[in-house]
Amino acid sequence: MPELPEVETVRRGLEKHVTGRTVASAEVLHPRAVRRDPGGFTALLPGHRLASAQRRGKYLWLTLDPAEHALLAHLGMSGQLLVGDPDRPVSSHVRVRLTFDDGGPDLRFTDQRTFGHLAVVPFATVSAPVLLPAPIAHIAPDPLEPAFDPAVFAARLTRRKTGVKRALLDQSLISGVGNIYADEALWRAELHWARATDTLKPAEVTRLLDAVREVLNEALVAGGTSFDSLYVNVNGESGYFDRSLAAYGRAGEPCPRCGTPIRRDPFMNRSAFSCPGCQPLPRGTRIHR
DNA sequence: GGGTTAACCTGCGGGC
DNA sequence: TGCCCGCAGGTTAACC
Repeated sequence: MPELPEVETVRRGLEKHVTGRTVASAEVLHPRAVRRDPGGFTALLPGHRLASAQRRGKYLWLTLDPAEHALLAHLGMSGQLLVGDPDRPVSSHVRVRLTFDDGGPDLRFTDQRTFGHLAVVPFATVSAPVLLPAPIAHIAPDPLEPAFDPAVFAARLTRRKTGVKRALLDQSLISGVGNIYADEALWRAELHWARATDTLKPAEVTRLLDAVREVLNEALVAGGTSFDSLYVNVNGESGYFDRSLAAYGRAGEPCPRCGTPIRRDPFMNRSAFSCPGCQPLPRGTRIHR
């Protein structure tokens, strides 16, 4: 699933293959793909040059020139942005197609499960220090961007009364982390997913944040190695990083650190993977699934 | 107002 | 063989 490293890989691909080009046409093949568009998706884009590709957390956007609007994208769980020969067949999962006035490769938003979306939106009026598209003004900085303040994160995290994994998945607290990298970071930091946020010691918060950054950076390096020139995303899944996963999806397999079998717990209608040996839950912890 | 849950959606794999 | 069900998961509206 696309989390920060996958989205950053896509952003870099767009920066290389799409920025500087002018949109000729925008075609919506499935209305759900633009369900969050305030209106005028197909009318606003043609004639605009795509000036830059930016990202915060799992959202990315192309700034339109003139710079009053952005083409905002979220890949959801299965979204891909593919650049290729405009004459190639249009597969059944293509939801939106953009062509360019240079007649070169087109851009296709492909999304099997339709959780992703595109929208042409204005920028938020107040969102210093970064100019953000209005619909994502509430999304917190991600841990790899300069605007991220570890002290602010630590204070907000420990003020909460919930479990630490729930907090990591809350994009208004810290963005870019999804189910896979949350489990991996917690494993590295040796913290149980249900650990109460208001009991975390400063050293544990630091350990957690270091682990989050480490796992995101490692995945980013892995994502950066395996996409070819005209294929913007890797594959919309996390396959390339599979071999590096210590806990996620490894129920029953020995923990790489202590050998205890990894355990799967139901959590928020999905799963949490952890090692009962080195990620123990303090006695009496209230479990927020 | 913070915390939590259900709904959205499709393909795949397991069980019968 | 084919059907049914559970599972995968990010965001947000709606609830408590």
